[in-house]
Amino acid sequence: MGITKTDAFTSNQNEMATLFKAMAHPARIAIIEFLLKKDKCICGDIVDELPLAQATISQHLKELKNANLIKGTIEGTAICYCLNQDVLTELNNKINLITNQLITKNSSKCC
Amino acid sequence: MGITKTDAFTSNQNEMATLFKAMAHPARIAIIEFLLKKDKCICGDIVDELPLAQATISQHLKELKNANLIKGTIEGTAICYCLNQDVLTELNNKINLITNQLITKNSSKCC
DNA sequence: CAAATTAATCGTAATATTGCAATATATAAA
DNA sequence: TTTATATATTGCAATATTACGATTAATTTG
Repeated sequence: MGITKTDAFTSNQNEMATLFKAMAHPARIAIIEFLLKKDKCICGDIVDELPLAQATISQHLKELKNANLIKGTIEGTAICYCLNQDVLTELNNKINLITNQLITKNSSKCC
Repeated sequence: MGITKTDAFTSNQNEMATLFKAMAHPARIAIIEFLLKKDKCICGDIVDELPLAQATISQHLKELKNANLIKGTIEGTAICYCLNQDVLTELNNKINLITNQLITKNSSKCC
């Protein structure tokens, strides 16, 4: 096998998993943090910043873009990347939901 | 190749990636949501709840446990699982940090 | 147009993940 | 002690991910 049984789960569960997967690599966290710091987004700069080959960075950017966590617009020869605030906020809300529920029903510590 | 260059990144980046990876599967999201709902944690019930084989569920539980997202205590023949509030809260805080920063410097929408 | 710049894509190797049947382990009940 | 119950582990096949060199594509500059 080796293929996730997507049909077996709700679309919300699949969406969350997709977002988490997109962020499940230190390089992609580093890219997100870099975009957060620079907020105006340059692309080749990421290659200078991280010790990974250009092809590898490009691949990571593609995954972040597929998950809609970043946006990219052509700007001459370069491509300007930046964070997608909406999707990041949405993910944040989803996690808040879980954590808040947990804290609310704090009582039940079985372990 | 095929191996993540962990050394190249900060421990915070690696920790975040590890937590995200643990949550990067719909079955594991479903397990977390189930534990949230039932709050007292039964293990075989997850096997009844999800359309996955017992071995597969066990593997997913192992990954969640490795990431410290859940705790398990032996209770007779069964093992009682529950969410680890501390680690989930920590993850939540980390995401809040990113989102808050983004919202604060809202000005810079390059795309 | 030719050369330079920037980023994406292709091909490939190494490794990781997903899922399950079968088996092993550990405890409880008869 | 045997049997039942509950979970973990092993082994395996299918697929996905990570990383990079080489190449391609697109745009800008000379």
